[in-house]
Amino acid sequence: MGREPREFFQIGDASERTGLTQRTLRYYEEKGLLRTPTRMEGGFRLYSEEDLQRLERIKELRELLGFSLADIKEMLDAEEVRLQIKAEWRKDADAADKAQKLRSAREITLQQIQLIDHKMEKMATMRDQLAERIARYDANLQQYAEETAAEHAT
Amino acid sequence: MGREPREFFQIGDASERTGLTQRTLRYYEEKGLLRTPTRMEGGFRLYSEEDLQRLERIKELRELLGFSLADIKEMLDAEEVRLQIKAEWRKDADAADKAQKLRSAREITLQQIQLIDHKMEKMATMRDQLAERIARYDANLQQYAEETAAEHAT
DNA sequence: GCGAATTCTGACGTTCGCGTTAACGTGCGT
DNA sequence: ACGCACGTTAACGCGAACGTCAGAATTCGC
Repeated sequence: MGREPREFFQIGDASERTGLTQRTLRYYEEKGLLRTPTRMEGGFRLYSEEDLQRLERIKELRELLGFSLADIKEMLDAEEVRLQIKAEWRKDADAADKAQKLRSAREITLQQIQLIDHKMEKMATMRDQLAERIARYDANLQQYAEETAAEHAT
Repeated sequence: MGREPREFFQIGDASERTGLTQRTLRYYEEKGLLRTPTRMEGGFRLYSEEDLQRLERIKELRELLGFSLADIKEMLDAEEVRLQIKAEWRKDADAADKAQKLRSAREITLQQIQLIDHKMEKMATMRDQLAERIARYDANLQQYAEETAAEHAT
């Protein structure tokens, strides 16, 4: 058998790996951002690699892009659709229904892309403005330097 | 005299123009994000065009980039330094002090740029992932379409 | 100069995203 | 079988960023 890196992580390990607190992990679960992880007999949560990846994803969406947990949930749910359908690709029948779900998931994803594009545009112009500002700072500092040098020269 | 578009806006107008609520305007003022606007005799706030622009700026920094008001205040203050120094460029003396302020403002601005760059990178990779996902949705939908067509053909 | 519309200042309420504490149950090495 | 680290739920707390009255003052149109 291949040495699988490790299949289960208790909440402590999961917390350490993701940089999220245990409270946060439980909170995300409570909010439906994570499927309830499998538990061991006594009720201890066991996180899979997938769970950790999902958590990383959530973390980026929040910390980097500033989405609300509600937004993120919607996004992840849209994503879920694809996986679900993939899983039961062959066993189910109602193709029209699945196609409909797919279309709505696609729609949500598209909106996300557009939102990101919009943000990136704004960020780019803002970045330019900041760069200009730096240039002006430098010009001013340069002046100061010259003046100081002149004083020294007298 | 040139017809100046209009010099004063009461809080209602300002609110409408910026899309921020009156409460929010007062709150931002309270938090030091806006200099206290000039008031009319009775105490009614009068916002200038500049104020509105500043508000737009704040709005973007918050809604689009997800900065906290505290962060934004720091940024705007750094910006203020430049204007202040520009204003009293000739009348003051302590050049070393001004240069120091300039350097720190420059530093803050640089950090902002780096932060934006970092965010943009992440956003770009995320965007790519989403685009891939769209492609997969389309592929699946295509399959459905073909299957449906096949059924019709039978 | 009067009434309606607008604004003012508190002050308390709310939602989000967790932090923190309490009291109690589990897993595991020895 | 015991101790101890680790985990569990439940509940309250908290700072940020406003929302939402209440009650009084101000401005404006007519």
